[in-house]
Amino acid sequence: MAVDFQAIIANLSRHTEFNPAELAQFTSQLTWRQAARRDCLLRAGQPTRKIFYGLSGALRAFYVDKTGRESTIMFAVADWWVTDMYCFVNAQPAMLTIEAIEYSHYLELTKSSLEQLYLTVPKFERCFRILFQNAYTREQLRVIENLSLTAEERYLQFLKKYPQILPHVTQKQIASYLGITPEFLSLIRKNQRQKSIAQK
Amino acid sequence: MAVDFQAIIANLSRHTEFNPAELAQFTSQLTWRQAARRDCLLRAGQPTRKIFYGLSGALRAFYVDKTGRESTIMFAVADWWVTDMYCFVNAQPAMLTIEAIEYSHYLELTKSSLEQLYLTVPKFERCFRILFQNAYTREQLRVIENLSLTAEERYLQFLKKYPQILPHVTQKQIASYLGITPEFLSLIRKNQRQKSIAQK
DNA sequence: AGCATTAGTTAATCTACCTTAACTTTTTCT
DNA sequence: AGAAAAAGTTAAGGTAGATTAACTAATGCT
Repeated sequence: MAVDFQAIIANLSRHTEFNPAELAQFTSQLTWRQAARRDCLLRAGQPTRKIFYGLSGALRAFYVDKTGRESTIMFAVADWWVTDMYCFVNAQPAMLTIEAIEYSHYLELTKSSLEQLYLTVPKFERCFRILFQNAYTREQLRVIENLSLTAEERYLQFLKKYPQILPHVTQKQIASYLGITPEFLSLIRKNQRQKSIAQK
Repeated sequence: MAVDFQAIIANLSRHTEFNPAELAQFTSQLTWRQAARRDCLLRAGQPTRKIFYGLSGALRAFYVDKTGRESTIMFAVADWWVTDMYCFVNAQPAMLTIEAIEYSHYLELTKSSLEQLYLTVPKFERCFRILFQNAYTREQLRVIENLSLTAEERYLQFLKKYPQILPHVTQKQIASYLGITPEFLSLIRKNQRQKSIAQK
């Protein structure tokens, strides 16, 4: 089985230069997997030992509250890393569920492999420092938007920021990312349509 | 001026072991400063070249939207790092303002010093990788809470998670962190008081 | 291909939280 | 210490977004 690591290698190499031996050591730790629609990569309550990298299709990480309501934390299409990072880092049972939205390919890396890589190839520290830095600033922007924008503005931001995600997700899933009901998103879209007609 | 670097050294050493030379190199890049109440460490629109580390007192990072409403992004009491990280990392004019809530001491580190440190002492990559990892997971938890909890539940979480911040901040500032009005927080607190009386 | 499930729409009613405003209490600054 | 500013409280009225429900359209599954 010749797995194509080009995408993940290109992703890492955006931040740090690795030599072939280092890359080989990295890729030797990856497991290539596929998931059918609705397959779970991680289930709330289970140990969080792996981090995932999307190759094709789309994954969704979500939280289910005590009343059963889902909040989508992130979508991961090709070239996105995803896991329940809090529980991964702190070795706790997952709070999030990660599910394939559609038939997907992805790579899997265990926590112990990653920790090994940090120690044997310190450049991975730099690489992941930058990944975490980006992840942090992205979440911080989301907090700002959640605090300061209306649902409609958040929806428009989402369309603008994540056009590559749109073809993979339903409105219901977008609504649960924005923190609103699908019914209300439907209303927002109706209003948008009327505004765009009025423009003409 | 003999500045006390014990606190920041202890903070770094939680994640990585440094030798005295490395620590000296680090501390040589720090500037010790004090700020009076309402002094700005960073002003929206200005270059974001510095990261701050609280020693005493309390700092507040907030966003002001187009209507003039403030959203508090974070508080930084002793031993917290703070800056407008998105703009710091991407070398953009600040979106956030960082202000001293009360008379405070803090340390300042420039972006270029930090980048120099990453290159000359790679252990700092590890150290900041862990700091960013923690910052990311903290923000992600906040996103989950903002999406899935009511204002009252968020308030109770805040009290529980950040008891060390409470003595430094007003209710108005807490409200702007939670994304509600001070009037509504006042109502929540009134309801809480009545519940705690009913308990007896 | 066709049935069952799920997604999306629309509308009426409801509620968590906002706005405004008038007031009291606390804090800050000189 | 005392005036001025800011923080906090209370209450009436308003609005963004939730809930429920009934329906239509699209999609997935055998």
